[in-house]
Parts: sequence; structure tokens; C-alpha cells
Amino acid sequence: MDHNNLDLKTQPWSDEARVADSLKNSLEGRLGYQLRRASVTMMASLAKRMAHIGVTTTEASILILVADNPTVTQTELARTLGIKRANMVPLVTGLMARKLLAREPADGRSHALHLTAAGAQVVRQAQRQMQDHENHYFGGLSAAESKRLLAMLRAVWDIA
Amino acid sequence: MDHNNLDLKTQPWSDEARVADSLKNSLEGRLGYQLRRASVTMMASLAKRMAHIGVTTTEASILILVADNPTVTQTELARTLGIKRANMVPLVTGLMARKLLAREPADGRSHALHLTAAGAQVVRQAQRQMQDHENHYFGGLSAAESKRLLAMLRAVWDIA
DNA sequence: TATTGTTATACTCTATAACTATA
DNA sequence: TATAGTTATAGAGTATAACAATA
Repeated sequence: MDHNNLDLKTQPWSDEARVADSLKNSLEGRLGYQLRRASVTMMASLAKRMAHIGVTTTEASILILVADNPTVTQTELARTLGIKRANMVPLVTGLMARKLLAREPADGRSHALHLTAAGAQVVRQAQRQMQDHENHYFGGLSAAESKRLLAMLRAVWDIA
Repeated sequence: MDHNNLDLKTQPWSDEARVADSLKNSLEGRLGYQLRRASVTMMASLAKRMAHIGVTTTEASILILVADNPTVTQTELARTLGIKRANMVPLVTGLMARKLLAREPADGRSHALHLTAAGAQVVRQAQRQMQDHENHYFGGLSAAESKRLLAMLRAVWDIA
């Protein structure tokens, strides 16, 4: 497993990028640029936390959605998470092989997914890690600010 | 070129993901999740704008940084943009092949990059597109809110 | 006819290792 | 010894097309 060895020391911004760059950078003032940098930073950090649990961030999001929606099909998961049906196959296969996910025939062509006990345990760990992760980056914000930030980010999605 | 055919119709969230998903999704309340979704959305939209100019978002960021820092070397660019030196090679090669970028020996091992007239023109177009892009997504925010959002995003990078 | 799961495949992005030539 | 540019390559992630079984 562990194709997700995200030791932060191997990340570009600690190796090469994070040294004091004396370059002028007019991108720094762009919200889109800062948004992307923040996203990449947080995803790498979250990936490291998830690796400790033994899943990728994508796998964790699948397990959480199955926890939220017992009997969901993998095509429904794909739609919600923005993953192609074809790419769900190895993800679901891998999670079943590790006994985190199981499925039973729903109708003749679709399968109802559900968590195993081990899968439910991973979900609990992932949720806790995600909470800590949010607190790490945004714990300094007031409740009102967090709410406002969430709304601004959600608005981007809605506008698109 | 155009290995960047980002017609939004081919994006997952318009094809498959953006149909009304009736699934419960506890990830929706997470700032990290919304941050990533917003980033992916904006990057896809920006990529489409840049494609009209004939560059990728990465290429545009390179050209902009060269405009900011005439005589910069490609290793310095890589550091600032979080790109590996090895991966800068085809990027710089491609931009030189299209006469947007040129370079001259600085010392015996490094090259000073500079824009061609065509490259400077692309930078002007890219800057204008980026400004429109920001306005599209964040034009509804007050100046104070924009400033606050930028600071919150920059803080994520600083914390990491 | 449309949908679910699947296979096969291709392309982009990103990562490492190792080489060369210079400093 | 360290650095700049380069080559080669491997690994994820993500895209499409097409097929069988079923609705």
C-alpha cells in the first residue's frame, strides 16, 4: 500500500520551494493563486494524516460517504465525489480487498455498499483526524469567520 | 499544443457530479473539503481562459514570474512555483519553442530567462484574464472581505 | 434504450535517481 | 563539494471508448 508516502519533507515547498524566495511574485496577491496553494498545502497535510490510518484522502471520502448513505451504489458515489465510474472500480475493489467495504446485490446490475466494522472504525478515525486538521489550520478563526469562509468557498462552487 | 482542452462540459461536475445529488454528505461542512472543491473549480475555469490564450495555467504562471523577474533562472522559478527542476525542462523548452520565452547564458551553467515580445503580450492577456477571473468569483465581496479572505488563505500556507 | 459495473488504455502531473558541466 | 540543467522513468490521478448484463 502506502503509495501515499507524504512525508512533508518530500514536498516541494519544504525541499525546494519553501526556501526564502527573494523573487517578486505578483501572483501572491491573487485569491485564486492563494486558494490553490492553500488547497495543495492542506491536501498534502491531510493525506499524511490519512496515511497513518491506512487510506488515501479519496478512500476516506468514499468511506465517509458510505457511512452517510448505507446502500449507496458506486455510481452514485462517483457522481457525488466527481470521480469517473471507471475509476471507482479499483478504489472499491481495493477497499473491499482490505475488508473496509462490502457490497451486496441491489438489483441485478447494481450493488449496495456498506461499511464493515473495520471500515466504520476507519471512518471514526478519519473524522477525528479531519477535525484536528481543520482546527490546526482554522482554529484561530472565530465561529463567525469560519462560517463566513465556508460560505465564500461554497459560493465559488455555486458560481462555476 | 492544447493538451489542456478544458471545455467545462467535459468536467466531472457538469457531466456526472453536478446532477442533483440527493446523497447526504458530511464532508460539505468541512472547510478543507470546500477549499479543495473551490480550488478545483477555479483552476478548471482559469485553465479554460488560459487555453484561449494558448498556454496552460502553469505556463502562464511561469511567464508572469519571468515578467516579474527578468534574468531569473529556471531553477529559481521551480523553487518559487513548487515545481521540480526536472519538470521545468519540458515547460521551458515548450515556451521557447513557441517563442514566448528566451534565454541567454548567465554563468556557464545557468541561463537568464526573459520574455519575448510575444511572451510579454501573453502575460498582458493572462493578467487581464486572471483579473476577470477573480472578479467573476469574488467580485461580490467587499474590499475588506477580499483582503480578509486572502489573509486567511495565506495563513494556511504559512502554518503548514 | 438507458444504466451499472467493468476492462483497457492514454495522457497529464508529479516524483526520484543519476548524469554532465560548471562553480 | 555543491549547483544548474538535463534525461529517463515510475507512480498517481483522471480521461475516453467500448463491452456485457440488466433495467
